[in-house]
Amino acid sequence: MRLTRYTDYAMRVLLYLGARPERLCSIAEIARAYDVSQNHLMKVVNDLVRAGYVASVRGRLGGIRLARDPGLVNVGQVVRHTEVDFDLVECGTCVIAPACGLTGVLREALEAFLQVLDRYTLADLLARRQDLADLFLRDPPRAGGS
Amino acid sequence: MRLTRYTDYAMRVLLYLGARPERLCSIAEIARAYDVSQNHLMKVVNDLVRAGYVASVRGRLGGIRLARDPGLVNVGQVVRHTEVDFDLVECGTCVIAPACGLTGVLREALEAFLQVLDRYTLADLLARRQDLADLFLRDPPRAGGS
DNA sequence: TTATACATGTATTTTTGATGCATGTATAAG
DNA sequence: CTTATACATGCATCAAAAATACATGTATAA
Repeated sequence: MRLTRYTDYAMRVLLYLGARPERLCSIAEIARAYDVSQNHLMKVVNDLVRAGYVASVRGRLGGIRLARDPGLVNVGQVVRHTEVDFDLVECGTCVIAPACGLTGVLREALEAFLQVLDRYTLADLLARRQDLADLFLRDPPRAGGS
Repeated sequence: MRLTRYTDYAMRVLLYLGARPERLCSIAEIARAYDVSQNHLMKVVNDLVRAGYVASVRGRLGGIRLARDPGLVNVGQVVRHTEVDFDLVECGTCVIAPACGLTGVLREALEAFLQVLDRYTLADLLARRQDLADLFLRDPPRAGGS
């Protein structure tokens, strides 16, 4: 069970921009940072622009930035937007559909999955990241320390 | 986001066998019923046999049947067994791992997904199926009826 | 006017899951 | 004891979908 890289990249772009709120970032820069296809990332970003998550500035010295406060970017919403295919199994050809009890259970499970994501915003993710970074940086480990 | 057909087929085999508890079924028969690759299904079934969900009888007049009561076959357990890859995103190459807040949230969401499946057994699915079948068969629709 | 950065449609490539093929093993019927 | 049938298993091939590359267009600041 996997999400597409498309969704993965979308989240990474938002995280990247969320961590650099005071300036424009170029798509080329982000593609370089994550070592991914610039062309692909361009499409992901454009999708986020159309959806209103990211603002873009064309032309020389242009770039992209978050279009909303990270606290207003819901993770569930983003994933629902970027991940198109949520059909966990292929019921179209199955002979026991629609009388199959599995589909309902899977639908319920998927809903639970997305509801967890609905509880978080980009701001939460950025905060978690900071928490972890603090953990690593605050108190440098030394021999015998715990 | 999708499960593999491998998992899909595994569940279908269990449902098929659960609906026919009194006899042996051949893999060829089930493959025909669902119109899927017999070779692939053979591997899925063998996996279920090794895992103890299905009992197989070799040789002429052989076949397969459930090895446990449907009430003891947990859906979450089966899916965890058949679905190998639960890495929702590819963190291996990502530069912000392990300080990325996304992984924890995704892990939590996945856990919620599986916990829903953990609440159901094969018996539940078969009962649901019966409920629906009843709905369709009990009271044949007639013109103008509601 | 030019360099740069986003926008967008169309190939092509890669990945990975699904399928096909070949061969082996076990068992009931005759 | 031979044969037909059904499960067991490894390897090769195919197909679908996602990722990537390529080509071209549009906007804007220097």
